[in-house]
Amino acid sequence: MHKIILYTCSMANQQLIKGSLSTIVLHLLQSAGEMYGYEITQKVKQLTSDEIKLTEGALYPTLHKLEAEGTLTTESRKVDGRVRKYYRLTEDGKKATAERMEELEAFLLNMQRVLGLNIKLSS
Amino acid sequence: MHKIILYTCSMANQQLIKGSLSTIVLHLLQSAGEMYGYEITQKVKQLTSDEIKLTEGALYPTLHKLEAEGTLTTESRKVDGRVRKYYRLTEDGKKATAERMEELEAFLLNMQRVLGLNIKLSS
DNA sequence: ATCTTATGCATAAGAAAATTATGTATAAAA
DNA sequence: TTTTATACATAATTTTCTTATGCATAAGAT
Repeated sequence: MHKIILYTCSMANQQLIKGSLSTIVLHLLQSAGEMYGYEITQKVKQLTSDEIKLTEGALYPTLHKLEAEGTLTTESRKVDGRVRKYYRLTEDGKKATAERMEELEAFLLNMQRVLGLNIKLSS
Repeated sequence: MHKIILYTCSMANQQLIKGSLSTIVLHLLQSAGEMYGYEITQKVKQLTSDEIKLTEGALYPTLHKLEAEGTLTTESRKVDGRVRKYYRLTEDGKKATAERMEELEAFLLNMQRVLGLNIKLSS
């Protein structure tokens, strides 16, 4: 009768991701070649030990926007009776991803300066 | 007649700051003891070589919210004919700041994992 | 057999947080 | 005396995320 849902997350951590979601998506696609939406959510979940959870309500609109911009292309395939929509970087998308990553590194460097943290980036 | 405005900024870098603005503000206040709004904008500008610009439209509502939450207290003083509103952490605010910093470090660690960056934090 | 969970997509309503554009006011510099 | 710098504030809009919901199939549990 009662459905008990446990929210075990790292909370406010979540809001820090604002603004970097698309960069994360682009980077994952660059690494993997192609991925489908659900796969992306699971990958992030796995990489962060459940600490960062991409919600579908945030992910799918982001993917659609990137596709509309010409950054991504899609291809739907039926696997095990279910349709998966695979995303892949376009040539423009590869350039965009490189730019985004540089921006992110610059941002992390600025965070270092502002917060007095000692962050060392390598690769 | 013509006013030429040069936008030299690092653009998208800007949107990465979303979500971490209040953490930045809290950290700066913790370091300095007290600061007024304009001073915060100039400090961030200086620390990041003009790369991150806190707009007043973002900063002031954030300060007001933190004050309403009991995280900050204010004191207005007239200096050189102009009123400055100094902000300072409350006791609760000091705890909140420590928590926020931990969250930020956890976030940076997660970014490392997701993006495959090698970030080393020290202090 | 049937109910739940996992997989997989999508969108709509609402909230949160930023940008952009104003507005007021004083002091200093051009 | 006009512009720039200092110093506060808010309103309208946009962006972006959360929450809620919907549909559908497969697999596992009861």
